[in-house]
Amino acid sequence: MSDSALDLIRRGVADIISEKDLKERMDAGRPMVIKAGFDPTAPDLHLGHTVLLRKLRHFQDLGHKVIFLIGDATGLIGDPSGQSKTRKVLTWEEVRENAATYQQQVKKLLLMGPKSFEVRYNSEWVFGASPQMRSTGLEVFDFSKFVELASLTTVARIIERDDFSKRLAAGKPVSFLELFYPLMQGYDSVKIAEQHGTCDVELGGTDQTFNLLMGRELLKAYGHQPQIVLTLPLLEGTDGVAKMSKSLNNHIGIQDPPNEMFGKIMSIPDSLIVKYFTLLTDVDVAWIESTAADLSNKAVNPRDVKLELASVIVSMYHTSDAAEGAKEEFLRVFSNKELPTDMAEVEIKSDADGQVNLIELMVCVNLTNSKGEARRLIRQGAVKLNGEKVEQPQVSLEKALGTLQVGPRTFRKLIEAPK
RNA sequence: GGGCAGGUGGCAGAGUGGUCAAUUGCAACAGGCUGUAAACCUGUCGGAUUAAUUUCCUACAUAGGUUCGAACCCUAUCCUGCCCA
Repeated sequence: MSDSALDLIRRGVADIISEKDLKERMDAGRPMVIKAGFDPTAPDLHLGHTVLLRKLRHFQDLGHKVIFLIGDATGLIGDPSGQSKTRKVLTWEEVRENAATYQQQVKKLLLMGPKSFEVRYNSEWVFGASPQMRSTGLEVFDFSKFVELASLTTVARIIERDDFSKRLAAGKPVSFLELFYPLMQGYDSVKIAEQHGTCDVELGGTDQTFNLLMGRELLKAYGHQPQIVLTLPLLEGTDGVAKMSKSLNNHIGIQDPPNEMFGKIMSIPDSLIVKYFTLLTDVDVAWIESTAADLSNKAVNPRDVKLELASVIVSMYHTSDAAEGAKEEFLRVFSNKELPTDMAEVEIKSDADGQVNLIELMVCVNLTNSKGEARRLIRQGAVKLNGEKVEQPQVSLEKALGTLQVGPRTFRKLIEAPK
């Protein structure tokens, strides 16, 4: 196997345990089985997810097969731990539906042919959950399996994991299911090895290291070759601090429209530019390195590098034309403070006095969540009508027609409703 | 099974009968400065309502109770942590 293949795999990874193993298996020349686990919840894929997905794609490009493992067993039970108490218990049908949504989105990143891709659900071997599995009565994770698995490790080993020990030290709850979770995840690797003959590599974020290593140990314990563990850095979101996630609202969705995606990428802190290039694009490593040097020497304007980054990424999920358009639009609206070319239109009509109430209008078209918020925004000077700050919520219809701006980046075109 | 301490707004965490829509920090939002970066400064941050921080409603685990009045007191229930067994 050429070094370039190994270089491709190595790009952007946090750790490989062990690289020597990996090289040997790659050199053996047979297609490897690559495992990666995913939540069964409804996905809305963002760039954070793509770090892992892109790495899977690298393996696919080298001829290996990805097992896309949906960890729905806990979703079907409902996780009793404190944090996710409110999480709703999924049905098998919902799980299937979410998986289909996954595939729809993942198509943009992964090869979907049967030689390169296969979806599995761990509920298959944990519960015999699928109707098919139930009817064949194939296997259920019964008590004897639990005993076997639970005897393979010790409490001390499990709670040495960083986030468990921290939570225990802080007096926070850790549910038994959570403790058992690493074993279940490792057991998934065992089942994959049983069904596919081997489980060569498992990928995950660095926060998954412990679980992934457990899989390595369990494979050994069950008489299989241990999996290679490959971890990827966690990608910070647009705030530059926290891991990208939808609930923190710092995410950039791969389904975001071009302009929005472009703008969000421009809003990341400068410190993330190089990381984004490395983990999210195929841009040549040598170029990234020299640009990184230019950035630290202040030889280039970070904004220009970011424009390039945004263009590259938008091109990946849309088209290069769309990226070019988004860039022009960005420069027009935010650098030159001009109006966007394309604004959502809102039809308005006046009340009996020929007036339009902007507060009601904003709430009505979901620009704000409440009238109080709308009032506040007006008071703070965040609302502009045709470039003029709005002082009074009551405006005559003629004055209201035109461009309504709320905050720095929300525009609406107000037009008169047909009578 | 026994004892103790707790459950407060997105999070952390004050408050322990009226002056509490609830100190403060973080997050978020807006304005200023900018490169829709960071940092910084200012303001906002449950809902409705008002000329007004005006009035009203909802909220401090859940359900009842005491009281003119409860996040705060009592009872029951659920949940969490610690110690003992």
